[in-house]
Amino acid sequence: MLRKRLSSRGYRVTLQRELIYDVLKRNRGKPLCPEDIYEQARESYPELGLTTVYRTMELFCELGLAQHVHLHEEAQYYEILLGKHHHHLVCNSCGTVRVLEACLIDDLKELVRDDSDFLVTSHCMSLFGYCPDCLAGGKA
Amino acid sequence: MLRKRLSSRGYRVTLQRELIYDVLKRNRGKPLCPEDIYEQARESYPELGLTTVYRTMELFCELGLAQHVHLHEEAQYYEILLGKHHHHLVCNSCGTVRVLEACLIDDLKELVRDDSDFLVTSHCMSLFGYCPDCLAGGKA
DNA sequence: CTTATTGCAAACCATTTGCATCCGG
DNA sequence: CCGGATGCAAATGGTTTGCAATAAG
Repeated sequence: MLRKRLSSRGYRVTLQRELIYDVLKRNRGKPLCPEDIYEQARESYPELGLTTVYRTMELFCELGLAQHVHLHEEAQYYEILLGKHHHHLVCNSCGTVRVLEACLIDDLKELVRDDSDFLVTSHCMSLFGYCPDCLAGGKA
Repeated sequence: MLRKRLSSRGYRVTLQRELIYDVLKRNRGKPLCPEDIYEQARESYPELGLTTVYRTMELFCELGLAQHVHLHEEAQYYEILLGKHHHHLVCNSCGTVRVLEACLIDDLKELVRDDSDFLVTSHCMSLFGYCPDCLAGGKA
């Protein structure tokens, strides 16, 4: 998978790229930050540089080998909160943001037919709350 | 709204807070970054400090007056991309991330009953793609 | 051999912090 | 008046860049 994807696009197969890919593979379903990847990979190859992790992950995303994940509610953009919750349609080309009045969670049905003029090519989403263990332990 | 929310929690009503709230109100549905807010607010009050914008927005979010918005596909976390698209359940308490196999867009129905052990208290989502204007202009 | 890739150090830049001043209640 | 709020400057920390050394093909 990795070697094929790299060579077919003219990129070289390096030890670092294989190591980083292994780390990702070992962590299926568990999002990692560059620092996490760096530390895990250094266990078997201490000479690895953090810069390489950044560059490699950018490449992997470009090659469709990895994806960005939104994990925290933090984000550098804000807007006023009035009325009901909504989502956003962000244009990759001009950056224009359109409000999608339907809220997926509150109102699933509406979304399917909503705003069909907008061509959705990708999306991201995270749900925040409390896992069963924390609920049981009263930590919520 | 603003004055009530502030005073009832013991926070002071200041010129800066009112100005920043006005900027947000004027930009309903249009996410702004701290810099954007800063510049708009300075048009009527040039003495404003950027630090105040950061502190005020944090406060507004805490008071439920504003919300964070995920706008870019960039994020500091990565994971390997294998199989079908999925979302994440992030625990506010312990930080544990659980995979939500259902993809909202591909598979809306499944989501409703999915993972009911997890108490969802909030969520965020953005859809990326191209707006009608860009599609028409061939910019996509 | 040739040049893409790497690792280091320095640069960058958005955000946060320390602190003296200011002003809302 | 008193303590919360502000604004400036400096610190911070994650990410990027420049560049010489290295290694893939």
